[in-house]
Amino acid sequence: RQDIDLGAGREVFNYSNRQKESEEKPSLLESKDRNEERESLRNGINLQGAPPVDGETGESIPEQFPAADVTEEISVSNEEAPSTSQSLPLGSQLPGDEPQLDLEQQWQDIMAIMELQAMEVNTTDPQTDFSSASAPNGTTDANTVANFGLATRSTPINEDVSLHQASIPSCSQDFPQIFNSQLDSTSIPPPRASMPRLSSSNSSNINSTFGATNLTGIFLPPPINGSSSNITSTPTLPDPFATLLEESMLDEISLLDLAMEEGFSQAQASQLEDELDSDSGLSLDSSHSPASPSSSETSCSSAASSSSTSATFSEEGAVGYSTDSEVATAETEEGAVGGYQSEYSKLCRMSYQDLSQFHPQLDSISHNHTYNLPLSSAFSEHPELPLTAGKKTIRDKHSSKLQPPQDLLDKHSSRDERRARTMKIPFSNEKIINLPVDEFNELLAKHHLNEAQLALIRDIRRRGKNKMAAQNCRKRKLDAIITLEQGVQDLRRDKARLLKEKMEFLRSIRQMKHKMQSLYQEVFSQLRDEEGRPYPPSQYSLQYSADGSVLIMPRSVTAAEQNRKPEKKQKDKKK
DNA sequence: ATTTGCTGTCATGAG
DNA sequence: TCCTCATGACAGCAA
Repeated sequence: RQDIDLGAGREVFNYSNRQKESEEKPSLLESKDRNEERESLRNGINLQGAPPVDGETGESIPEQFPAADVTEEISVSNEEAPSTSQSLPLGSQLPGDEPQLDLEQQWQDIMAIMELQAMEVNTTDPQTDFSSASAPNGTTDANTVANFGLATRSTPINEDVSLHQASIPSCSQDFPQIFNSQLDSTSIPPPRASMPRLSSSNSSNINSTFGATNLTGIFLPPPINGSSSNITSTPTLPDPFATLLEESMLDEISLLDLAMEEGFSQAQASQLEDELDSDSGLSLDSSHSPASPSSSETSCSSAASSSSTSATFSEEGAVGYSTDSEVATAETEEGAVGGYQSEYSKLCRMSYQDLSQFHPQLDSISHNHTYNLPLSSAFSEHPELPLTAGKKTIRDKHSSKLQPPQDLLDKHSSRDERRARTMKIPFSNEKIINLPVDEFNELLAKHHLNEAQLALIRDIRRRGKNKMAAQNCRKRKLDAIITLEQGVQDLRRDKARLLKEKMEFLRSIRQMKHKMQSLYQEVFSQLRDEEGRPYPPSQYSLQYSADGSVLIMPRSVTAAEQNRKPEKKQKDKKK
């Protein structure tokens, strides 16, 4: 966004310039680098302290998202913990993304509520907060949703959810324990519940996107195999979520890299940056380096142009950079035309025809043999001038130069033209070349020509036709290249668009997770047993039944059930 | 002097 | 069989 605000033009995306940019000034790319660092940090890969705020881009990175939290909290080993952890902070890190105004607004609302209530409900270390507004909550689930410590008491959940206190369901159920771990000082492994799929339509709201009904719906355990979740696992999001996010996050960076290096618009890039908080700067720079084209770039180039790789690289670069700074709508034409300007000039020279004929059209590659009609004009320029006698070898292309009087004319004549003059061919090369066979034969019959003349005429016709054929062939080849490049551009745009959509979905999911967490915590914190005492999160957790009710049950029960199900879970996973 | 792109030409195969 | 076209390969030319 900063780059956009600065009015960075396409020159910014020039490779050379960009390289300088990255060194001297905070740029989109660099911010992405940092974002990637943060990303990896959340994964526990990069343990170095991450700057809470990107000083270069000014991108707000929730200070409350502590690197320490992540590392320490992952004490509970869980494969999926990293993924969920990375997804979590992302949401909080990405306030104010234009396309997400709605969600963002809601998010802000939630945060505000949290802020107000944080003090009251808060029982844990503030450091664990991943967002500034959130109240400090338990240590355990920082990498998951749990560090989203807040109790939004005002939520309507209490009204919608029936809590059967202390009731223990006879049937084992999946227990989404993503939240209760918050208060769980003991490291009782919170159950990792399999999250029933979200239905976005369900989300009514606290703040309009997430309602109590949604809560039950989301955590509704599958009636039968609801136990697929591992209760003893780390407090993470339910598997579907975790899987989805993990998978998404794993490749989103690479996707973004690809998208970036393939030159989708700057707006898209910055947006993705905001959304993704990942870094593609390095790859972007390197990929656009002429010396080290990216693999995808290379493949694209080789696929699109078999004739000149060096030219293609530069063209690719031009396309990419131009599109970077272009508005998405202008992307295609700008990029394509700019990148293939040289191609067009070639074509113009080649065919002597209007440039407009080459306007890239996807289906323009047809064997249209009307390409080179004007060519014949050259032949007819001096078609039947009196020629000096003397037979010369056809191959002697410099023969005419030996005849000073013909120099001026010869300069503007083709070799065959000069040969025809030399051989005293009584009609124009245009006719020789372009007449239909019948008329051509008639023409030959009209004149009494010797063998040499006939041979020359046949050669002229053959070469003339082949010349046009070659021109057509080359033109078609360039058209094909242009078409392919057009297709590449289109695919890149589609790819960028899909990636953007993906990011938006991920963000929505994150937000819903956050809301779910807060709702869970709120509900749980307000539960009281018969004697009015709160349930210890280390011993109890909430569970959702198929009929929409919410039960609180001892962890021991759920854990026991969980222990019975690893095999089944594995089977399920295999399926 | 070398490189590069364009163009013409030839050889060849297909229709 | 001939003609035409398409195309890869090569060479010459000019910038």
